[in-house]
Amino acid sequence: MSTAVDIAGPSSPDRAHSSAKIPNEPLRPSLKRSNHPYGLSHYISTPSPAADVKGLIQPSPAQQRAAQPAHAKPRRAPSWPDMWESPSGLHLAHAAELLMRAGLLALTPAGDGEGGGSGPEEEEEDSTGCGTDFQPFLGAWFPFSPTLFPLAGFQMGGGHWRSAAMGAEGIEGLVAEGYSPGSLGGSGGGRRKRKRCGECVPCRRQTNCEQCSSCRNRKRGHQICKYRKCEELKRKPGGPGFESRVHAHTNAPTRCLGESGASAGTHQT
DNA sequence: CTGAACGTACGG
DNA sequence: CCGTACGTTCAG
Repeated sequence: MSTAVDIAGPSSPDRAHSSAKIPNEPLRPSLKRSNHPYGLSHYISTPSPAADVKGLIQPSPAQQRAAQPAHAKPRRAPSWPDMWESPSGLHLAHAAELLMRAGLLALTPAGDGEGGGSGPEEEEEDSTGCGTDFQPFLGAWFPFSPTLFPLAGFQMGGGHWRSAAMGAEGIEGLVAEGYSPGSLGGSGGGRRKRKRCGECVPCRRQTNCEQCSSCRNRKRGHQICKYRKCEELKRKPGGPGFESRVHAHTNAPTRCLGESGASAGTHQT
């Protein structure tokens, strides 16, 4: 039925080099067998800016290291170029690099997208030295980098990226597990924590980059690696995309979500 | 608006 | 009890 499947990398060497336990598993059994209807080639359309991009993605890893301050500042540490830290910057950078590689891959479709394993793009991270197992997600990263769409000529079907990272199954899992009434405590009790959907690309990542602000600042920031931050959690409950996804499901506890959003949505103005 | 810091829910 | 990470608040 479904087309090729491959975004999480069939053979992702679970090298969770994170300092601690990382939910390698998709949080949910059904997620493990999550099959993505799109293969890498599906996202790769025009490997053009590959070369140009390469120039941008060379911030000299060594410099980054050297530039690393003694993180003694209590606040605001303008260490190395923020552009490599900011979510957008990160994505852009990585996406750019990936794009480059993607271009190569696109030109030389190895096998059936079965992770290929036929290339130097296995573990050897580079440029930012930040990545770890981005290759497996190669195709899936683009959908999250709006900046990259025009760059690579990507297109989001109907403007909904979810199709890329999560199929109907994913949504189901998301709604069924991550947002179960019990988890959300919909009854306006205390602010319940949402859980990672385990389906989105970030969730599928198994390694912390150890380079992003979140990783470097984990002790104080208490945040998960920016690369691993669940796409769903990034969105505010009740957001536009959120709603769409929920509606896409009949079993979707829209009400719960709505309620949750009502409480959490109230932010300062 | 974005990112950092903090409080604390949550799971082992 | 401890570590991780989500949600909120604050500063730039």
